[in-house]
Amino acid sequence: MMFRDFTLTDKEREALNAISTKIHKPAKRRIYTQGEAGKYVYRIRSGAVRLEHHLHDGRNQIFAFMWSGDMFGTIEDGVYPASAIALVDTYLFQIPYAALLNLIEVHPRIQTLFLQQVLNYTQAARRHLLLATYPLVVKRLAGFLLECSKQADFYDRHTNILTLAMDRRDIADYLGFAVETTSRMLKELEDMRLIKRLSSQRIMLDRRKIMDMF
Amino acid sequence: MMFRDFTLTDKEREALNAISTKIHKPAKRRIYTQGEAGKYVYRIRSGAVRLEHHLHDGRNQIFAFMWSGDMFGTIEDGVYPASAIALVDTYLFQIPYAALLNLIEVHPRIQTLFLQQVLNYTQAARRHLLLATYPLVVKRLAGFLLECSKQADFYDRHTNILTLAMDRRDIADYLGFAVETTSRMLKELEDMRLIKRLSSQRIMLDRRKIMDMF
DNA sequence: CGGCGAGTTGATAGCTTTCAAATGCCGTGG
DNA sequence: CCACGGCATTTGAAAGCTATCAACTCGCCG
Repeated sequence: MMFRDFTLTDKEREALNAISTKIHKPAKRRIYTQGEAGKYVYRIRSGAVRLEHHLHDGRNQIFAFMWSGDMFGTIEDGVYPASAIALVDTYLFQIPYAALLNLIEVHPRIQTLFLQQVLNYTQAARRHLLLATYPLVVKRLAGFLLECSKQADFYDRHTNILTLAMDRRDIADYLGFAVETTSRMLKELEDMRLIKRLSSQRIMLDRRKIMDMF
Repeated sequence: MMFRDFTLTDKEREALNAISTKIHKPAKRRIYTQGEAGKYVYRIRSGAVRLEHHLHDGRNQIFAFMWSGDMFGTIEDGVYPASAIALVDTYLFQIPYAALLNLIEVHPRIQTLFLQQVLNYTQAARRHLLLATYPLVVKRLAGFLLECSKQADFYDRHTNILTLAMDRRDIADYLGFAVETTSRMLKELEDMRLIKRLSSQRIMLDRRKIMDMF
């Protein structure tokens, strides 16, 4: 990445906070809808969000899961190209585009923060595409669990327990297969002793063994 | 997009040209290789390029096709995450990262050009994911042909003739199916009278009918 | 206790891959 | 100019994988 060591100064951070509003969304609450005029960009303070695109044929493609520290809300032709929905209880910064563009005139380095975020997103999108196109769905799911285990808020490195913020349908919509397939492949991974389902949302991972699949 | 009306001033453009080298790559020539230390970013003057990622299991995933005006060569952890290969005879600007980062200090607006390019890429990546995850491969291919027809250099709006810069394998690697499937689905589209194959690289499109699929 | 939604499981149908072989295309060398 | 070789493309048949549809279980909450 071009600007990996970049951080804002206190002054720049203050200026950004001054135009931001702290908002809260409970689980499953919609933040904005695809096609809506885009007025705000968001930064996650805590929680998790999914970005999804509804297609004519009824398919619902999830583009990304966003985590603490991530920004989202880019617009295309003035409107949001995807809907944003809170997966769990989520706290956000809401930043108006109009004020942000003015602020960048004064503090150009704030733009670098956005470039950095967008570059992060392109990396995530690359990994997502790789996952979603693995010929065998069991490999898609295995890779997905590894991705999730990178989120410190949802994975305990000591107990190896992953807490899934999303349900089976979200996973299926992210990886491009049917809901039932999520269950079947979780069972297959469990039979192979790569994971252990403690409850429907809590899964113990054997990251070593899972990585050996790749 | 945030900065759709953005253009450089003459002075900024000159400064950028001053650190750029014009280079040429014949068809099928490699520009850089995945894993290589990333020293340059590129802008296409004319031609076309594919960005591909080679996986352990032998699969070759194509992330994007890049066209005239597009920039590529982003790095992750100092190295290129994908290989870049010219599809046809291609002319490029080669811009050293070191000089570019210095130049941005002097002309901050040049960074906006990159932000704009990266945002363009995220849009393309979104459309790519949608295409590559359609449950029916014939729909993937149909959507792909529509995407290609947006490139004025390769699509004649009057005759409706599309010239494919890539071969069957490239298409398969981009859309996530087997090479043979490319042929079979082209035949299926031809049987449905949505396209007409003039030669292996030249295809007449009925864009109206193809769009009706979606 | 009952009811609802999420998750799981089973059987079959449908689609795509794989493997194999044929055909077409094009540049090279005789 | 033609024959040949190599590569890209196309076609065929069978095997493999996943979606679909239906039924069932589980957990949670009124």
